[in-house]
Amino acid sequence: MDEQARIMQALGGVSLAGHSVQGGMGLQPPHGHDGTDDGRKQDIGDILHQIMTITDQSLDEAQAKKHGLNCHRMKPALFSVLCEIKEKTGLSIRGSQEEDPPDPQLMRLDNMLLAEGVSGPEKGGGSAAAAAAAAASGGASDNSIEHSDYRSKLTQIRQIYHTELEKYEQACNEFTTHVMNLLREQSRTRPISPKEIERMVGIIHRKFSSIQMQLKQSTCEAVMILRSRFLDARRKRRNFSKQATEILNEYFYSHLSNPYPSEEAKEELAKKCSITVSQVGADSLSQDTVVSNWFGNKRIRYKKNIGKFQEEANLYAAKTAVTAAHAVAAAVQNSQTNSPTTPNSGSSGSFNLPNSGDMFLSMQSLNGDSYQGAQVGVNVQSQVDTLRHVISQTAGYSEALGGNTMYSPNGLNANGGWHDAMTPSSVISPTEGPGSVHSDTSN
DNA sequence: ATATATGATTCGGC
DNA sequence: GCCGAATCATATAT
Repeated sequence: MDEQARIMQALGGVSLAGHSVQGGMGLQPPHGHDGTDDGRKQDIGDILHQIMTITDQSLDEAQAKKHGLNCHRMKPALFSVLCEIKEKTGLSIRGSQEEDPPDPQLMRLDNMLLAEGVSGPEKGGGSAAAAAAAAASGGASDNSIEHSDYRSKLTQIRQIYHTELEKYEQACNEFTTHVMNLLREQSRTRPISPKEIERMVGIIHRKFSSIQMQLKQSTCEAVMILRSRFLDARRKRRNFSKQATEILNEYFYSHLSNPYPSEEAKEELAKKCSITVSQVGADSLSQDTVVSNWFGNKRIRYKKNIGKFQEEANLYAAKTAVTAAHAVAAAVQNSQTNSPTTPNSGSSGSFNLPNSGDMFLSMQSLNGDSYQGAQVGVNVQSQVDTLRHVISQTAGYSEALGGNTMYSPNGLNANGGWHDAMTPSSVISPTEGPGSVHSDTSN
């Protein structure tokens, strides 16, 4: 019941005509300025007395009076007169109350609540970003601890919001029916048009919706605070697991000529990584995106400082060489067997490949022999990439005299871009001379 | 405490 | 929409 009292207070402006003081609270105007203190005290005493009288009047008494009035034989006539007067004086008080225009601020709030999954369907899966990402990739990648924490907090907010909203709704309905009943009852003693009732209901609803807006606003605030608290956490970088980087690196170095995984490849990589890691990357990011990020970073960083990645490249090249490229690896073992693994003689970054021409000539012939020429698929290309590393590793230390020919994996041209990998023939075509092979990589 | 590595984001170009 | 480049911000190594 005190709920209603609160509401009444909120509805301050609404005066329920007719219910106003029955006893006629004839407040005497204060005695101007001449009033002494005694006079004022007298006034106050009067007022108090009147108030007491009013409050002393029992409801029954009032009811009885009203009943008496209703039964008065003159009542119908008087009532009709009242109606007439009212009609004349101005029922046209306002037709101007046009349908309330959608408050832009309210709309903004609504949108935000909807976007955050607060006001949406019950099964809102966390933040909009996460939901979108999950919907886009079809993968439920959001299962980090922080994220679930965030979600539980959000759920809490949502629950509070909904219960409050419901409470307000109910209170609004209750109050509306109460007022309508009151007005209906009063319409027996005084003329009240349905329009007036409608108007009253409108006023009530407006008041309540303003209360609702406050609720929405505070909910939004709560969400914002929650967000700002957790967004940082969400943005926090977390390194991938070793296995994940291993897988990604493997792919990268075995596709060095064209390290641009297709959509399917990305998906597969993501799956592979996520199987072992349970999540490829930070929350609320689709796995594809994470893989793409990784490759983007890898490409640019590899290109920026190839030397720095040489060791890694060799490592993965060797790794894939023994696992993936057995057939070719066997063939190349000739060149590998008699050479200890002591790559990069000194120079930090660049691979000194003195006899690079010879090196790749042998490579080419090898390649050509095995696969007959120009129609080499990408998978083969990957093996070639791998082998090149192995070979260059073995050949790298054999007396540096050819200047600083940076070892540039076939795909990477002088301009620093990976050229089209679907035409590897230009690189490994046996019909081409050895010189042309590396003409674009040596600067 | 500093340096480096690394994942993510932003921005301009295509 | 993807890519490269620059940059941010943090994780990790020194």
